[in-house]
Amino acid sequence: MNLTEDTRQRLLNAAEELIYARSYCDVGVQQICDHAGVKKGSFYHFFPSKRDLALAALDQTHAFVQDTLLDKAFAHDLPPLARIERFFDSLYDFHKQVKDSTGHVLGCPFGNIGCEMSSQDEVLRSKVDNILSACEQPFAAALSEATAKGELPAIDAAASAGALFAYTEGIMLYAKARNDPELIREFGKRALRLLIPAVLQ
Amino acid sequence: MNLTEDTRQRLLNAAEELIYARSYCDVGVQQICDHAGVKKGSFYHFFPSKRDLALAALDQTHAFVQDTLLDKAFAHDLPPLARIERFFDSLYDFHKQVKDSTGHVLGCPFGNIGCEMSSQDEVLRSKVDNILSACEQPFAAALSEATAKGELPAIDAAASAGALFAYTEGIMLYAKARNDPELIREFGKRALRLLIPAVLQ
DNA sequence: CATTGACTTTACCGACCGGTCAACTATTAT
DNA sequence: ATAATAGTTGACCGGTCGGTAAAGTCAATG
Repeated sequence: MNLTEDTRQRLLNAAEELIYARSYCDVGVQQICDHAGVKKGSFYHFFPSKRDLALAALDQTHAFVQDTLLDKAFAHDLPPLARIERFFDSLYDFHKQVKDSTGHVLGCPFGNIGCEMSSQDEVLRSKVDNILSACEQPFAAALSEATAKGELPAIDAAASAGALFAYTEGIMLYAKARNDPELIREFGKRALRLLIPAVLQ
Repeated sequence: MNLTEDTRQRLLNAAEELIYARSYCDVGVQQICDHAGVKKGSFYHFFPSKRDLALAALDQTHAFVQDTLLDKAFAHDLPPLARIERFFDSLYDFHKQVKDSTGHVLGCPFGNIGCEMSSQDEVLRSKVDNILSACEQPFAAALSEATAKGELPAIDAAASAGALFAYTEGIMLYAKARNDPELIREFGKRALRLLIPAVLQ
């Protein structure tokens, strides 16, 4: 069971890395296998299709993001709105590091696949949709807490969290299209503005 | 020169439509040719490569967006901030219609390619980058005018326009991943909130 | 020691990829 | 009328696509 888990895990890691660096349909099964040091026949022992591998890789990436980004940024050692600011700081750090090591801003691993595949594969679309919803939750929780603590007026926390995270996706897309991680820092500072009432009604 | 222009134009239209509905690398040259009723040998008489076709198709889409969306939404028959609201109304109408006719929300034709190709093709990335910058301009102009007319306090119009358009891209990505155009309407209402000072500093 | 079942390996499938090429036809200019 | 040019066509290139099938390896179990 140990070498087996290793083979499966290497495929997962290779898919995660290659698909994030390029795109779902640009990365072939053969390339994933080569990168993982696995023969293609073995690949289909562990995953029934390329799509199933991608689904599993998305889950793995989601777990990674939850652990290393969301849980840390939204830890309760800071007041709620400050956690959101910390999130954007960490998001910038991550993309800055990716840019430094690969030469490219790679954007959001979920948004990328959502953009590329949502109109072609309902299963992948739905997976991305669910992951994005899950990523919204810490924002919604922080906003509810901010209202409870008087940091914010009463707002629709769920809707505001959605807008906030949509904005976050837009920032990552923009940073990727400009290949400039600094945009994440600059635009991140404006995120909290989304929370207060509009100029017009 | 007339049938020639027609062949070239049909290729351009087919590429625009197919790539928007699917993705750059999922659509092959052969499929574009079939859709346009053109033989592949002819394709390479008009375009040196698939990438060059995509670049020309992006220009054509940009011209279309400018004419049918931006110029109309930002016409001067409304006060500046109301133009921005009209932009989101029109953006919703467009994506609602696309959803009704294709069954899918297809997102932003520029953001889609930016997401998919920015890390793989510097020329395509740069083209998308330039188009996004151009799309920001009417926002920046409206914001400057809003400040001049006292609708807004003095703000950094260029930076605010960037944030506003990044938010717009995020909304379209979200709507695509959820396959729900209503998100564009709901989140669009919050766009102007990005313009006023933050709760925290 | 034989059997089982998980895993690996190799060869292969038809289809398609982006792109090339030379032959062919139609149009235009001289 | 002819030569040059623009545009079209279909066959072809090597390579890769996602996926399959069967034989082979190996450790654990009876």
